[in-house]
Amino acid sequence: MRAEKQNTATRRRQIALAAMGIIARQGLKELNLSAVAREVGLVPSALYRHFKGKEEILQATLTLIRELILENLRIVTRESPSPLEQLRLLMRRHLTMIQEFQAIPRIVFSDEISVPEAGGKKAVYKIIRGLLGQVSLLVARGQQMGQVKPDLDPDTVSVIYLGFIQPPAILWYLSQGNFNIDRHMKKAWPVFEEAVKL
Amino acid sequence: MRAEKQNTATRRRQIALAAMGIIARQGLKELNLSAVAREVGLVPSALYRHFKGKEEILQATLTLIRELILENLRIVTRESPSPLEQLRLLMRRHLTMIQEFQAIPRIVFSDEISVPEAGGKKAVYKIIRGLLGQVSLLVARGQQMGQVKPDLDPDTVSVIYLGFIQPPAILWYLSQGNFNIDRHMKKAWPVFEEAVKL
DNA sequence: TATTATAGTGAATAGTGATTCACAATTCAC
DNA sequence: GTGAATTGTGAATCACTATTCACTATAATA
Repeated sequence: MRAEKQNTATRRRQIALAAMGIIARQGLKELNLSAVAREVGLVPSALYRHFKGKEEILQATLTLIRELILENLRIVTRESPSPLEQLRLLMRRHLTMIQEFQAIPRIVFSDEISVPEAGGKKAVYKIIRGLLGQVSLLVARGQQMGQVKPDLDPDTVSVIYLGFIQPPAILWYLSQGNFNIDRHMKKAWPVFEEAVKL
Repeated sequence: MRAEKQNTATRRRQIALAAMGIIARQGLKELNLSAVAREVGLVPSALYRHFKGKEEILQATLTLIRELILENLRIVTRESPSPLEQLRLLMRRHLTMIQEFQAIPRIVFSDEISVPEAGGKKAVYKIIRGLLGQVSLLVARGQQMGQVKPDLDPDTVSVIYLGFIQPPAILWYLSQGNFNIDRHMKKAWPVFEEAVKL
């Protein structure tokens, strides 16, 4: 039977989400257009009505990820006025996001998106740089407010901060959910605070 | 012309190394048996004399990586008697290793090796767990020697330690060598020491 | 309502790449 | 040196998958 007609905007979103789901569940290698189309309830050739090709679909998932990250940033700055607290909240949000979208680490570290021209590896780098930049700003603000040691370099701290998020996420995903992120963070976060708090 | 006959042991090593080289230079997607065979100076079908198939070649690269990591551990315990110093040396070794074998992050995060049965994801997890276990031991030893804060949980510290290594490595590789690891580490390492040193 | 742009379909194409196999050369054991 | 085991070769196969295209149904618009 024939799929109900939908406008390109919603289809694009559906397709990108379907791709992320498949990557999360089966991995990038198993990501083929048939599977994506099936998940959306379309026929492979229909995807070409909405995307130029597979490559562009991958790009779309990247865009989705960037939006999720930016969304997280916006939310935490609204939830608390304290930079340090914002960082803690952001950490929590990131970890739940990665647990929900297991596709993220796979996409970030894949080389399938590494087309030199349009971006690929560079695009991923830009996203992470953007996140690091925002964290830097939070750290600097923390210094202005007397919460954070003034002798620390905000950029360095931002990378260290990333280091408190990444390994737990990766261990969790490699262990297929066995690594206990919450328990780890309960012990690890105080170490971070201790290291940066004035 | 015909390639000189070599025994399987050396061929296996050559093939695994060739695979790693290609992954480092072109990525996992570009890793096909023709390319591997060409690099070794063989014909694709010849690879089947030494490996059961592509999957097994990937596994072999994993084994190679594990050996490199264990080698690093052995060396640093020989180079210094101080656990904290050993950790610093190990960090340096790891970063240079990753710079030399860019294939490592790609292999570790790929899903091509994720065969539920023989290991795959589990195999990678085991390697990292092994590394973390060793680091834990170093931390515990540091506590016994009065170098490290006794209230810290060694396992937690080992994950934090990993967090000081991973992000720089990843940023370096995503930025195609632009991110300055040494400069970052010069600032970041004191933060780690400060956090764990008694 | 008639026309047109938009979205969906199924079949065909075409390239790629892993794997198999019968055969040839080389090395090893005896 | 002779036969067996090992390693290398090239052609053939086989599956998979991205992409194209002519055609059809549906929604939008005038």
